[in-house]
Amino acid sequence: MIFALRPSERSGRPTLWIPLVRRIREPFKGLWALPGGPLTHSESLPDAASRNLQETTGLAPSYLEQLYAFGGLHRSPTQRVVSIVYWALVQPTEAALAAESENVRWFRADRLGELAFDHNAIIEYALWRLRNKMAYGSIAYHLLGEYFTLAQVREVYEAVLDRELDPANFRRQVKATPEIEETDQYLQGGKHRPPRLYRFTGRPGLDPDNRSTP
Amino acid sequence: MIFALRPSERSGRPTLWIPLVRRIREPFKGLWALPGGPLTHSESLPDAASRNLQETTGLAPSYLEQLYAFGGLHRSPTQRVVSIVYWALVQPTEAALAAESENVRWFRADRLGELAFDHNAIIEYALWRLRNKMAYGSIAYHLLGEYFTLAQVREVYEAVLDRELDPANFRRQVKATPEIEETDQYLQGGKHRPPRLYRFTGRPGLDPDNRSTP
DNA sequence: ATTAGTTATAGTCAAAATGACTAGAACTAA
DNA sequence: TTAGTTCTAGTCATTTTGACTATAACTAAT
Repeated sequence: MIFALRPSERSGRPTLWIPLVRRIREPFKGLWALPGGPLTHSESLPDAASRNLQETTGLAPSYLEQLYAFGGLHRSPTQRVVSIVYWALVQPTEAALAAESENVRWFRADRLGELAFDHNAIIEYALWRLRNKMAYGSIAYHLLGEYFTLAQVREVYEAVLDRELDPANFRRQVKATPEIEETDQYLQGGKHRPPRLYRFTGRPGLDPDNRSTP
Repeated sequence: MIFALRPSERSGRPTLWIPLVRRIREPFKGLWALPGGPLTHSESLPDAASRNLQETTGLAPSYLEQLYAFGGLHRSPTQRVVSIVYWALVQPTEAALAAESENVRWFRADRLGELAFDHNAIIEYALWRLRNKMAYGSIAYHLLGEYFTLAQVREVYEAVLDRELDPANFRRQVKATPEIEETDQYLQGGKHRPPRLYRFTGRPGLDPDNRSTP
């Protein structure tokens, strides 16, 4: 389950996109589905998630966290399947060079059709978690590059939370978080006053996962 | 992973307790461990968690939520094990009639020795999640019975967060949450002014799990 | 060169939430 | 009757939040 920012087709503003893969076998042959694959005996859960992500889409996550273990009895019509789902955020530079093909394509997170298995529900839950985490923790920065303007951060929040935020108040809040560091660089090339660039100095999170894999 | 409130041995105030089972085989024979067991083909994840809980301790959870899937390579010295851990809250009435025995015993959550496998780390994470959930959501009530006083709620918070809270301010906050309903009953039998009884009217949570199992 | 247009940024002010505290109400036990 | 205890309502200063105003700094058009 991968999230990335891409400019909207119409407005050009950043919106949330998700890469999906086409099912080439039954069940649900032809439908779009989340990328995934089996867990081997010699890899940890996050390693397996990263590997599957890499193999199917060529993407490398800047943030990876366990979402949930789905184990309902009828998730697949043919057999019992338990899926330990991870969700990842990737930076725009990464997302841009992701390999799209006949069977791998990006979709807007809010405009998905019917997917295979229970993947619609999984994505819904992942979106809920993403919004939740953004409201509290400092996670939005993993969707951006190393340097960013405060307006870009605000656009991320606006895209994910789907509502407009007051620029002045938002900037006040972000500047109050200690993990945001002011640089002395400015983003040039706009059609107006150049905004200052900032960077994020915090570390990902407090998952049990996020301890070095020995 | 089960949490329940029991009166502290010394102060008599409610504290967090956890039931553990003794390992009767290798590996870690003789050490205490979290209750658990295999997942069968015909039960969902929460059903399996409930069943294992019932079989090992005789407890029925008033709240059950998925904690995390642990899948490190070296969790067990003998084989690769992936554990999808659930955590439960049980009410004091339930907890009182739990079957203690030679191989099942309650421990204070903050005074555990060395446990089998990675169970110390799992419990640490569960405690972190419990504290987190309590700070935001309305979960403390599942550790109490149907009727409770505001002082009892405060004691739960104090036990879990491990710090004292101002009674007056705490009461103001709790009374502001819409899920708390005032009854016209009072708790009699204390040595002082009898406190009013309240009840919790909210529903558990927003887990993907918490949808009816068909 | 000047002006209009746009975004960046700082600051003000009222409303709401929080933390520390006071005081009376309502019971039990001596 | 009084002392001791907790319950409960309320005050007040501080902090946080939301709505808003105003100036700064740039580009593009005239």
